[in-house]
Amino acid sequence: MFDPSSAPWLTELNSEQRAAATHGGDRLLILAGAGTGKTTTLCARVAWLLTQGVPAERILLLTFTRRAAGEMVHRARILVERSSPDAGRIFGGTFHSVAHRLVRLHAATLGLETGFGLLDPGDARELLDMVRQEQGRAEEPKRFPRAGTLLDIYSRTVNAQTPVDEVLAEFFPWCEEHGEALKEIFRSYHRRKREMGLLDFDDLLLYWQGLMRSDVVGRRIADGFDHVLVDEYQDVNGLQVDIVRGLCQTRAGLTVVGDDLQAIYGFRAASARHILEFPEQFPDTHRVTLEQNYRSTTPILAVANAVAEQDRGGFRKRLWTDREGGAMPSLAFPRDEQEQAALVCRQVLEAREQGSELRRQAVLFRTNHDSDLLELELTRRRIPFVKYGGLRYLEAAHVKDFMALLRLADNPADELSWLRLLKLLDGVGPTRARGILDSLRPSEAGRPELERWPVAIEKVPAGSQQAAAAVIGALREAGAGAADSTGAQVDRLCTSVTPLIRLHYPDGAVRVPDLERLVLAAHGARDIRHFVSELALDPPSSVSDFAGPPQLDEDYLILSTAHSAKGLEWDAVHLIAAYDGNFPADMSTGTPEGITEERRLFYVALTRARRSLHVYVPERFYYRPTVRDQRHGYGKASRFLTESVQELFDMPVPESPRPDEARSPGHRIDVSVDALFA
DNA sequence: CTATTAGATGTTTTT
DNA sequence: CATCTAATAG
Repeated sequence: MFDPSSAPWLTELNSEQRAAATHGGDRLLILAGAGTGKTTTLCARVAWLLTQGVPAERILLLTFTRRAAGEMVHRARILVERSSPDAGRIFGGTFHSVAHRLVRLHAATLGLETGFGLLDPGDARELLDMVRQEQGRAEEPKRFPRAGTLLDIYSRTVNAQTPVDEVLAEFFPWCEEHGEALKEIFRSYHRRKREMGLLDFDDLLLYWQGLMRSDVVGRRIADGFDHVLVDEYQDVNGLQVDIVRGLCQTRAGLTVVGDDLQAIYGFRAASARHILEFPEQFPDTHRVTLEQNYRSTTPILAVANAVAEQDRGGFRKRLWTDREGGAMPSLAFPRDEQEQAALVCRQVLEAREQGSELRRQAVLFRTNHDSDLLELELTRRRIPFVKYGGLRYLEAAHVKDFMALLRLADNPADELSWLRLLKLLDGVGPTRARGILDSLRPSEAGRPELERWPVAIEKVPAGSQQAAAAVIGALREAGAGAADSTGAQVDRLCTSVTPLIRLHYPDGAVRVPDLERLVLAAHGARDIRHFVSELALDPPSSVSDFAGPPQLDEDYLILSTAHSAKGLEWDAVHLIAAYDGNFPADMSTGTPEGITEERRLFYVALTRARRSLHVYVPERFYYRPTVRDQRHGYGKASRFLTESVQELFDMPVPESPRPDEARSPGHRIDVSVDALFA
């Protein structure tokens, strides 16, 4: 008989971790500070549950990011296989992907078509924009919120489970005057989604909640699990809490893990309130706090703790480590962003000389464009890098075009995709596209049907009819019989649309290889429906992500926003653009809660570092890098870098500019075109 | 009506 | 700089 007390995954834990992993009660709250072995503990708990006789498939593991889900399930599986080789699969994934699976499974019960499609946030924005235009709101003299803002409001309302009036008053006061119009838009938006057989991300959670609330289905789902574990509980929103509550309504045990100091998704209607109030909301909660940090050196933790202490409230935690020593973090004040970029490059390369691979180093920042200049500099110096959450494939117009086609193959009622596709045709703009779409409907209010194409084709300009027919042909073959493989269908669809892409974009030829990459990825998919919805739910987070796993021998620097860096760690962390107004972002400094959240984000960034931490405050930065107008501001250090915090840093004296390839003092080349225009 | 271009405008963070 | 609007040419 297997004796769990001797298992390495238990004996290697410290006493708090072990207490958490082997807690016998039904309600467990693990407050795990940054770097305290949260994942290890959670995986050990899964392994322990298995040794207690809980079948793997009756364990549900919920996370926020696909990356976390993957790592957790993978690590747990390794432990599982070691202790009970024939255990089944743990049920796990992000909230949204689990919702997706369940909602598909119970689509009929929910009054949805089994073939519903998914709207990614980009599509959702487009649809909202469409509705907004239909209601004639776009031309109002008074500034009416844009599509992106509409989606923010809508999403926040749904996720917080709060009436829209309250959401407007609290977070969008400048839109309050349009309250009634907004409600009308949101109602139409919801209706239109249904008509087209589409669900947006928020719907997935909403419908899961609906399932859990039903006496019959909800109970059956809940009965399917003996234990539910939720990671990053500080980032759940009201809707998710409601779902979790539903999952545990009958018998399932519940373990939640999180750190209120790292709650950074308030803008997505998440609130640390849920983890703080967990003990009251779930009676008989046992609480374990993990404070021993295994990640960072003492001087780094000193900075992190000092920043955390600027904030009162929440659960008291103070990270400590027995790893004494380590270099002081550095705080540099480069003259401008250019010098900042040069400095980062130099430090990164130096660290690599010392044996720290590029991939064990990361540059973190508050907003995506903070790394613009650095990216240029890295490219110039041929330092390879990968940016998380950077250029996203799925947002490139031509990729969206192709995705629209794939979605139509699965769901011809998807008007949004029709419009997008039709506008690719030469001579077809918004008006004609709508006309063509209308003639695809059997009746005024009906849904577009592929069979009616012979009628619709007459509205296509003569020059484009042939190209259009090819696309429709491919759609027919993919939709109707679907006897052949997914790969063959996608191939055909791609072939049919390639000429359109080539023609429609001035740089069309360059864009075609992107489509081929997509086709390649689709070959492995079960069917088009799965391929499209998985892709929406889990978009490739970087260019290389999509090209397949990077070569093992490839080395590259990581660039990431602080948000995307959550849960990750690197030997060296470079936090750039840490000036007030940027970090904290000006937009967030309006409310005390906004500032507090920025501080937690700052804390998240600091605590990613294992051995060395470098913070950069450029003294001069450009608001907008335009050629004509070099407006700049003079930056002050982030307000989180208070005097007492700064004392915990080493402050290198700025060097005088060094001549290098880019700068050669005393040697000036004048370029002039005056002679040409004399 | 569509396509193209010039000019204004405005911004976080992401499942 | 990217995205949206307005104006104009085809």
